[in-house]
Amino acid sequence: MATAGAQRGRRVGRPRAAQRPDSGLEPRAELLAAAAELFTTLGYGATSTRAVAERAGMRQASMYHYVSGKEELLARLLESTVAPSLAVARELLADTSVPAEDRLWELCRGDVDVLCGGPHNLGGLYLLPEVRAERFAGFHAVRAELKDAYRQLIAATAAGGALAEDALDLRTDLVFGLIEGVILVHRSDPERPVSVFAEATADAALRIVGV
Amino acid sequence: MATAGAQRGRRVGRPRAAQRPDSGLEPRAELLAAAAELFTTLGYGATSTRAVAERAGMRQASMYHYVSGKEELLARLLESTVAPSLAVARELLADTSVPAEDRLWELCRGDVDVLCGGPHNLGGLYLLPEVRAERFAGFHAVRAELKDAYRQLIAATAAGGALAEDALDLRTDLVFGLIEGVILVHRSDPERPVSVFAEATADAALRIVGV
DNA sequence: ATTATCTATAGATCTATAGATAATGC
DNA sequence: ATTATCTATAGATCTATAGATAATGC
Repeated sequence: MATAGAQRGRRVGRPRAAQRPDSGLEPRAELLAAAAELFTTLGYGATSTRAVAERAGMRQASMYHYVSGKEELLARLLESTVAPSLAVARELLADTSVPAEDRLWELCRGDVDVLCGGPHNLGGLYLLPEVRAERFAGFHAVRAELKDAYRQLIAATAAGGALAEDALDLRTDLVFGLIEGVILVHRSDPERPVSVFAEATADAALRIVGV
Repeated sequence: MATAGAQRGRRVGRPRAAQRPDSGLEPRAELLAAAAELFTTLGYGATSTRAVAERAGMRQASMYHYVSGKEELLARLLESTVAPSLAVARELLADTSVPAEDRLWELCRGDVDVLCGGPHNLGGLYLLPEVRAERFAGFHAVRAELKDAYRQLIAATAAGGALAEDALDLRTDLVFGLIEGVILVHRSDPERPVSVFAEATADAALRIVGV
């Protein structure tokens, strides 16, 4: 009945040198949370494996019991940020019973909500320059699929249907830029409720498209 | 009559070990250009002093003849990106003979134009997580002044004048987010003429404000 | 016996400095 | 003499591995 780690002080293996207040997370999840915080605040290149491990309550070498290195941490975090948005996007694309304008609004709102709503500013991870490296090509493919969902929904609106290809690309870039930028700006005023911010961003996106 | 460096092969000092095609820039400017390219593409933490120096055509140690280290390079680059925008912002704030809507449009257009227009995506430097560190406080103060100029111009528009304080903050964040995000998105499609992109962004910003 | 952790460390960086060197300038 | 560069390197990292250790499980 007991989940792993739920019962304190009864775990297999050598005890940790420095106990941390129990976050309730399993070690791997705690490493990911630590990496998320450090990557978004310090940057990827500036974060050492030691810093990640110690924030997760273990010594630097112990990290390698759970992950192959820093790169894996970043790759997993990137996946975890884009996966929920993409799932929403696919549903919205399929649901043609709802007007495209409403579906676009919902995609924007949900995207901002998820990406600003987490404990750390995970949305900011997209924007790390290091992420452009070849080895994250898998993530970029998924990201491109999300962007294409935006494009399709914009094209399906009344205002978007009239646009030529390159004008549609431009609108898509503006909306996508708004979403990404707003996620960045959010960190400068994290007091404001995310839901308010997300809805205001979705409104703004529709105004950009021309609804 | 001759500017420094203009006459090839006649410079004082030990010759370089590896000549590079003459960019026409002086060594310090070439270091800054190299740093701009590497910081924006690889990230700050992931860029070594060796990489910067060698891209600028000199050995790693020679860099220290011109700058005190990586931090100074980043600080100078940040200043160079925000200074022109801020100069424009101050002029526009003072020029009350022009409608606020037009001045806001021009500020947005100019900002995107300058930040996407350079040889590298200097605008992306704002967004490096490392820049949030304490030591760049001076840059953040200037950046905050620019953001306040946006806020004042938005407040001066017909639509903005009716807003309560927190609603005005929200609009400002949306517009500022759009500008920053759009600069990021630009790098994914650098073929499009910057002027077209800058004007479309300014249009979008006004639609967000509600003109 | 298995597991999760630890300590220790090799090898690869990276930064910043010391001191040598090869030009021009006087 | 002055200058811009070089080579060399000390000292401080950082990553990833090897092997020891201290729990539980059987």
